[in-house]
Amino acid sequence: MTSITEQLRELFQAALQDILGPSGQGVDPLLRPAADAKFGDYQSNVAMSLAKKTGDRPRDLAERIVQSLKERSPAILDTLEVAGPGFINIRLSDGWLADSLNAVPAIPDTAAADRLGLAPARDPQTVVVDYSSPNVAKQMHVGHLRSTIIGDAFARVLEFEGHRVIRQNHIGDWGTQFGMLIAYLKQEMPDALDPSREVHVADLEAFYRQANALAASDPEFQKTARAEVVALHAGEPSALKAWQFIVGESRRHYLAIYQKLGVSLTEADERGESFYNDRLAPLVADLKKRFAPSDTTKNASATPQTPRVTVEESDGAICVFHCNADGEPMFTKPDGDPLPMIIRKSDGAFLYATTDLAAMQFRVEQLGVDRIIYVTDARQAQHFEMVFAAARGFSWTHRQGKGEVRLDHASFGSILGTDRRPLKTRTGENIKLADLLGEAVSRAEQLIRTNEADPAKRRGFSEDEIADIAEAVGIGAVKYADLCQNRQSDYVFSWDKMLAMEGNTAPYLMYAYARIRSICRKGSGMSEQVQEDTAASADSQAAPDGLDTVFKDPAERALALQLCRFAETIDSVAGGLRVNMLTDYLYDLSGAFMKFYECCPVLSAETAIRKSRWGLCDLTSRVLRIGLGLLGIRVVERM
RNA sequence: GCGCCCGUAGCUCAGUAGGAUAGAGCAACGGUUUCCUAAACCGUAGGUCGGAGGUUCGAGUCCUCCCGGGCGUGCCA
Repeated sequence: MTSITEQLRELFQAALQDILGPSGQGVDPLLRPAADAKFGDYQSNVAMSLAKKTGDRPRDLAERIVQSLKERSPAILDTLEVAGPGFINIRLSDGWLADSLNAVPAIPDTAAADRLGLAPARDPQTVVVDYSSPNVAKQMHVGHLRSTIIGDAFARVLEFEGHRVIRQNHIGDWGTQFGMLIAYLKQEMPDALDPSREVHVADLEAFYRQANALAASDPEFQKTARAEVVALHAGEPSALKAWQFIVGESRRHYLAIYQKLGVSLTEADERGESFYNDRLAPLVADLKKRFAPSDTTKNASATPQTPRVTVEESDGAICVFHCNADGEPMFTKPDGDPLPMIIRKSDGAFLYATTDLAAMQFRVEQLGVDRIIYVTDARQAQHFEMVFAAARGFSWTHRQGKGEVRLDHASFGSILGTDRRPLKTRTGENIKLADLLGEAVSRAEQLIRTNEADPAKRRGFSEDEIADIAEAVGIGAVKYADLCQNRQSDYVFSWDKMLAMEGNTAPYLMYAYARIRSICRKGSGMSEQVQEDTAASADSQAAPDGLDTVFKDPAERALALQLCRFAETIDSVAGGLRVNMLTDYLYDLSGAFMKFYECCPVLSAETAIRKSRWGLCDLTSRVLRIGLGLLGIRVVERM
């Protein structure tokens, strides 16, 4: 399968160069799916925008483009029409559509089949996706959900495209709060560190609260806590051991959540704040030396857009100040003064900005990345603007002959309750992810049991099947509800909506999949007969894999077209980090399938038609399974 | 105050570098099971895209102002 828009783009670009000569090079043909199916399959809006520049009449220009395209008579095109003010309406040829489907590798060819025959990215990149980032000694809560789900989908999609993806789980495993926790554990419950005693993250969380309370009332304890921080920094064995215990417990907790959630992060992807600890002091010292205020123009790779940065002490803190090319501060305080990014506090401690810089330097220099994607909530937008501006100002992102390292902050909105306030428990606490996922699964289970109790709907699932389906549906529903939103907007969390069978939800798509699979199963009983029939007829006509698509009903062609759009959808998702384009695609695909399902009987059709329709069913189910898989959502064969 | 984001049907949301009559789902109303999973499908109705100007062949989308909401705004992450 190859991207339709990509192929059309090449054709149009060749035509544009025919007409315009060299100036036609690099002109975007402005290809879109047709606004309305009655216009065709795709449209190009290039004539109208181009005519403005060249002074031609848009329709004349469109006609010349059409003429040039027709002279090439490519297999992909059926008809071309100029319409309205200068739209070029494109209808793809049935033969090309059928051939495209026939060329998709069949299931036995596993590696290629799992990619549906998509070509890997022409320019594979090394991409860090930084996501999830739970805090050690705390349970994961709803605040970690979006980063974890969205980041995982990015990682899967980019990997699918053929990029080298390095997942980075930047866990919060370092900081002054551990001094308190270590001191508390040692002092109040030394046996907690005994390996034979069962201590879970929930306990650590409680200890931490108690430690906080103790610190507030007991100056002596504060001192001990600070001493533990120093001891930990120095690598003192008992402090280090306590810290490792805490991190280990936390790791067990978050890995269990990932397992439940179906997230692809592993222990190997963990690169927490502690990893960068030793790099912070040298980094700050080096930056302070190299970007002292008197020395601001030494960035040899600077372009007019490159921020100019200085690193200097201010009120005892070491700060990065950013200016644009005009010397204006890029960030300002309420009073209009420049707002710096502090990288070392006046007490000598480092901050998350310092760690983020150290991590970026590591990724650029050690991991050799082409792109870094930070998946965090929108409230950190200014923080990342500052970090990115600093990195560019330091010239870290500039590479000789390889272009800039691309930095993306893939921000997202908050999860809101139905009251439109950030989602909390009734008592105002963050909802634990373990509880939320448990509720999702048990709600899904209830739905299944309700159906099983109804003789008309009963499928006769075993207890194991019910558990498996409930898990897939419940978790899938939570993930899909998140991914189908436009990332940047806040979204309202609603169990009823995400678990609904109607509309753009995981259960709906999973149900569509199960229905199609049911046909496939029934059809496979006939496949031997089909093969015999095929062999008996003119077998040279059949595609090598046995699929030979024919379009008898418009619904078959519409389904085929939608299937072929999978490739361009993946490109859009990866390019713009917009996963909701994939959910929309899958929902539209289900819609196209349902229209087909209603008017095109599969199993009762005559042999050639049955074979073709069976192939459409098979391919649709595969696209659904693989598409949902890219979102981290598992399908079930029956539900 | 300044910066960023948002305001689209009663509700929840799409709307891909400005393109043809603004799309879904829910809720409402009406229809479809001798037929491959009805947890389904089809249809009807519902909108001055927060308001006002502007840019142009063409604006939900770009610019300016205003109204309403969210977030951020020097030693938390």
